Amino acid sequence: MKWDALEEEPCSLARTVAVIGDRWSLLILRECFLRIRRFDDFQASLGITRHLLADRLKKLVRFGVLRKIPYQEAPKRYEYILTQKGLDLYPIIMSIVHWGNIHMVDARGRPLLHEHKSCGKMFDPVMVCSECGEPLSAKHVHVHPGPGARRSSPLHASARERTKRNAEQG
Amino acid sequence: MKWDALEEEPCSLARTVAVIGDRWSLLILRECFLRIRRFDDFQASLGITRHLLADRLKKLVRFGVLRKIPYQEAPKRYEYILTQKGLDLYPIIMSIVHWGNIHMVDARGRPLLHEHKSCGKMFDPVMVCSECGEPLSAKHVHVHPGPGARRSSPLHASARERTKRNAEQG
DNA sequence: ATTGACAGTTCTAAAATAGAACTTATGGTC
DNA sequence: GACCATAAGTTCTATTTTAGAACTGTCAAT
Repeated sequence: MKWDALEEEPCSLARTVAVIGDRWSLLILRECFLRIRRFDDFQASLGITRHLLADRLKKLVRFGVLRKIPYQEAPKRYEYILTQKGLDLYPIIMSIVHWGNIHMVDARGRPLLHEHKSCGKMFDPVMVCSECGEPLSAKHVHVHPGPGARRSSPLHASARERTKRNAEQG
Repeated sequence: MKWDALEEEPCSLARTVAVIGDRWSLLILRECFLRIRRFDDFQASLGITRHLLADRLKKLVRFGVLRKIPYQEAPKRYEYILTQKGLDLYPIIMSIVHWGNIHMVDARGRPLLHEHKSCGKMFDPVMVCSECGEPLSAKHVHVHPGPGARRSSPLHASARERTKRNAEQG
């Protein structure tokens, strides 16, 4: 599979993965949410090679997740800030952090705690249903093909059925 | 950076990224949540090479996200099912899908719709504060070092400050 | 004129991935 | 009994990506 192909997939997960589905992009975004904005600061805090950093920043700008804003003339310098599209990645980042907090911390405990300024308390993120407000779990969710589904999509027919069908069709 | 090093980072995001932060792992997990369980089914529905699929499944089993369950003897065959740790990835998967639904769909619309069986409605996932129940946004959250924070962590001091400090220390 | 900050680009070596063929074990068919 | 299919991998070579380090260009301050 070529990675450009991912963007074209009729699957919202695949298309998002095309944008953020590599290790460095997610780490760069972590830094963005921690208010890092400049090339050398990303490089110093992540230890990423300058080559890859330039590449990933370019990709995130191309996808509209980051915007390049000049912060000085002569010599012209830019910083990278999150667009609204980028800020909207916050639930992804937080759910990743939360899973790590629950399943990957060592004996010392969590590296970071999160305070909700609105209510003043330390919190964990909880994913709920937009309609009834109840917490979500996989087994209470049923998927339906939407308007953008492809016919006979791998997402709606099991691979086993498809394999069989393909065999029948020659 | 070696990828094993990510698991050791005092950062819940980095440690989670070590488990699921590559494109194929996320796509494999999508299939798991769509009830795919067997090697050839994963391979057929994703188009991943068998080599990589074997590698990724092994990794996900090693991290306790999937479990290998025998479904027949002679010849011995296994299927891969999500553990509780794996099921707990659901909010990550859903937030990724939701971001794609909002920012990456083409004119045809969403490939998938989600129905909440508990309330019977089509829904979107919403991330809320565990304490007050309000929807979360990055700007209303403040981070604090937790017990597992490293001293002078890159997560709590800006890269700029660290660069300066390192320079001072020689 | 030299040094340092900043934001990259360029280079080679090492690692990961793609793509296809091969292996092992078993059951069913001609 | 030879042949084919199913299933879950493994092995092989070629291509692509990443790591690591050095280099470039612009300007300010010493």
